[in-house]
Amino acid sequence: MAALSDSIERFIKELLQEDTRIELKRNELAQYFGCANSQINYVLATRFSMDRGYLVESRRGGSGYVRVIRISSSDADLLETLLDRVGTSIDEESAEAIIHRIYELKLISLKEAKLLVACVCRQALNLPTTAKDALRASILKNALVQVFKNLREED
Amino acid sequence: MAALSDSIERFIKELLQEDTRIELKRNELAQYFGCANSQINYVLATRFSMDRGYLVESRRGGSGYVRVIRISSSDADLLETLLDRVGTSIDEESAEAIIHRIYELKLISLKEAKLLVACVCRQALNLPTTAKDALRASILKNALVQVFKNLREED
DNA sequence: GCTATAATAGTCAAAAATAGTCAAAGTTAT
DNA sequence: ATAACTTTGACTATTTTTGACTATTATAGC
Repeated sequence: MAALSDSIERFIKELLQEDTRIELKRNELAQYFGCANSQINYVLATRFSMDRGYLVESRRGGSGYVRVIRISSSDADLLETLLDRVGTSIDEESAEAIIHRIYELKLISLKEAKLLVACVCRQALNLPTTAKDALRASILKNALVQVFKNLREED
Repeated sequence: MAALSDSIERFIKELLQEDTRIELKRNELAQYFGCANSQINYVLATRFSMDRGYLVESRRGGSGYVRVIRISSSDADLLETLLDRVGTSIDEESAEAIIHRIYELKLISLKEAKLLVACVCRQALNLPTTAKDALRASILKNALVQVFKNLREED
């Protein structure tokens, strides 16, 4: 059942546990997993996006590489960054990426993450798309502030 | 007499005796029973509905799945009551009362309660009042279902 | 110093692998 | 006979995987 993408994601995250930045050879990795090279790009794009808290740099050509960097920052900075990122309108995918990110940072539990997703998902916000995105932004920002307030709360 | 649907129902319930949540591949199951794929959806809709004490989640695409969650009949009753109470429109105060109630019943943690309140509060839903109440209802119902899906999920 | 070549990586659209919806056709119970 | 329930199939939606083509860079030969 372990989808290929999931395995590759796990593999990379494993490496990122030790270090905040790692370097890969795209083709080696693809060969290791027996898949198309571009599969690696797919995984990087969907699971290591900026919204999820990662930066990817790369270089082509002889001795090229792909570098994945796990972003770390203080809580205070993070809240500001996230609120900025959300802005006045945000689509479902990006919102989920942000929620996923604060989950990975252990600022919220898995259950909390799922609740938040349920509160900002398409289905819950039953309006025309534009209004939906604006409302999602408003709800998510409100929730993010609460997440950070909750940090100092025992539970 | 509805032999096929009954068999599929029995099969799934068999699996659910061991665990409170199971995962299926819709197409595999359909193949196993030699029926149309959509037959599985029919069984899920008619025999594993919320009022019968089941919740269903799924995902499409490569490595997609259908997950069936069994909840206790008292929980199922409670969920139904709460969803009814929310209806198609609900004001802030009533929403908070419901969230408070499930907190007192220990279905959610204090942090989760606060997050939910943040998601349905007046400030988060900046729309005209009527629309606000309708939307609050939609969000809250979605969140309530998720609360019950989360039950017995480790965290 | 150029240039050609090999060694990388990126892009994008098509195909594959799932699942959902809905209405029509078929069955069964009243 | 009719209403209710079941089964099927055609069409849609979503996510992952692949492959053909493009872009960039280091290095080896000249």
